[in-house]
This record gives sequence, structure tokens and C-alpha cells, in this order.
Amino acid sequence: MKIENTQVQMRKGILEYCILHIISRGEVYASDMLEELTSAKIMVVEGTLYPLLTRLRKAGLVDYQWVESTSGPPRKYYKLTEAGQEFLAQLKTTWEELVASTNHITTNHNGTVQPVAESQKSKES
Amino acid sequence: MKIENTQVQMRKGILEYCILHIISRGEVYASDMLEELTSAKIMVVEGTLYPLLTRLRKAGLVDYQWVESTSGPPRKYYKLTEAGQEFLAQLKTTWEELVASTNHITTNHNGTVQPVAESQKSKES
DNA sequence: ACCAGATACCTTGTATAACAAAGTACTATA
DNA sequence: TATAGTACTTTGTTATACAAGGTATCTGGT
Repeated sequence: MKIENTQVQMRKGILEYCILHIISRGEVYASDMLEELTSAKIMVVEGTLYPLLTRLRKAGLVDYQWVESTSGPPRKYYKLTEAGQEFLAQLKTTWEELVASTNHITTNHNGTVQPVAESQKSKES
Repeated sequence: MKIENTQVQMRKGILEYCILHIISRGEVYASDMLEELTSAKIMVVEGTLYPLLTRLRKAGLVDYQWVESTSGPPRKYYKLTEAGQEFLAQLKTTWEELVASTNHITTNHNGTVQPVAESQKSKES
């Protein structure tokens, strides 16, 4: 079990939340998102972002329009749909509850368990 | 894309962190953990917890001993190994950074993007 | 006109992990 | 010796992050 795997797991879901948030603040294209996520120290790569954006679009949470660039190929500028805004609001609740729950557990909300008495121990198998 | 999926994703990784934390506070067996996680509103089921505990043990992060119960079959009481304690410390850092990064993005750390001018828009494809 | 480099987006294959559901095993009680 | 309750295990399914490689468009130099 590598620490990297767990870190990846932790990012999952949060990524979706962060991306919806970034899109909610104004129209952006993929490189904008990558830049913002990277500067916030949330690692993402293209191979993760593009399929995620496709999933969000297929689910009707985001929509995009092609916009020509003055310095390269056209870009897909994304924005939230109405359904996306509702979804984001739900995610916000989920996230906040999850952080609260985690804090509850990790801030030594202690006192439930006692060490097992030697006399009760059975043989190791 | 169902909200449940994203909620599941969000729990991933966090779960591992919470379980290691619970184990770090004293010897517990699976039902203890389920109870604590449930009361903290973090949903888990047996089919998730047991394989996770097996993974943690194979990775040398936790260890257990069989302890006879006065009211049923014997139980596996888990505790952290030294490697598990180090791992937990690393996870703590990862988690805190992730919360900070997410807050950074979601507390409208705004101002990067402008709406796209109508004149720049290309035709929808 | 052509080519190199930069930019933007897409696809395929692999590995991991949560979950549902069904199964095994042990204990106490009637 | 059934029955119920507790504890632990396993199998199959599904979702998704990521690495790596691919396609398409535009600009600037020659």
C-alpha cells in the first residue's frame, strides 16, 4: 500500500467538486482549470481532466462553446448548467459534512475504547 | 452522473485516514469501527471495511490479535504498527493540505476569469 | 509554401477500490 | 439440536484516476 495511492483516493471526488466550483465562477477552458488546480497544489493531469469534463457534460451539469483563440487552436469554454448549480450546492453540503465528520474523528474525540486485558487474549493464529 | 457516485468518491481515502485514526486510539475490532464511523455520519459497510483492513494489514500498517468474546465468536482487535503510525502522520499532512487547497478554491478566490465576449464566439459545433 | 513548435483536445489500457450480496464460522439460548 | 445473533470473508460489478500516446489547429520563421 503506497502513500501515493491513498493520496490519489483522497483527491477523488474533491476534484469534481473543485472543478465545478472553478467553472461556476466564470467561463474557463481546460488549461485555465489545470493552472488553477496546480497553483492550489491539487495535482491533475490532462488524462484525468478531459474525461471528467466529458462526464460532466454528458450528465448535463456543464455545457461549453467553442471560442477562437488569438494564439492557437479554438478552446472549449465551459459553464455550469442549472442542474450543475444544484449539483454543486449538494456537493458543497456533502463536502462540509465530510470535513466535519473527519474532524470529529481525528480530533481525538476519544474515550470509547480500553486496551484488551492480557487475560482475555487468545492465542495468535 | 449520480450524486451518490461523487459522494462515494469523496469518502475514498478519507475512510482509510479515519480508520487508521480510530485504530490509533486503542485496540478495536471491526464492529467498533463501524459504530464509530456511522455515528460520525461516515457511511461504511462490511464489504468495504473488511477488505480495507486486510489491505492495511498486508501493507504492515496494522496488526491484530484474536480475542475471545463473552458474547459470540472471537474478534480481531487491531492496533497500529510503527509503520502505520508514520503513515498516519503523512496522511494527516496530506489531508490538511487538501482541505486547505479546497478551501482556497471554493471560498471564491475569484478574479481570474472574464466572460467571453460575444464577438469572439465561434459557431457551436 | 512548408515545416517546427506550441497549444488544445481526445483516447486507450491498466490498476485500484467501494459496494452489494451471499457465504462461512462460532457462540449462546431455548 | 435448532435458531438467532455476532463476526469475519469472498466474489462480481462498476467507477475512475492516471500514463502514454494520438489528432487537430494555429503561428512564425525561412
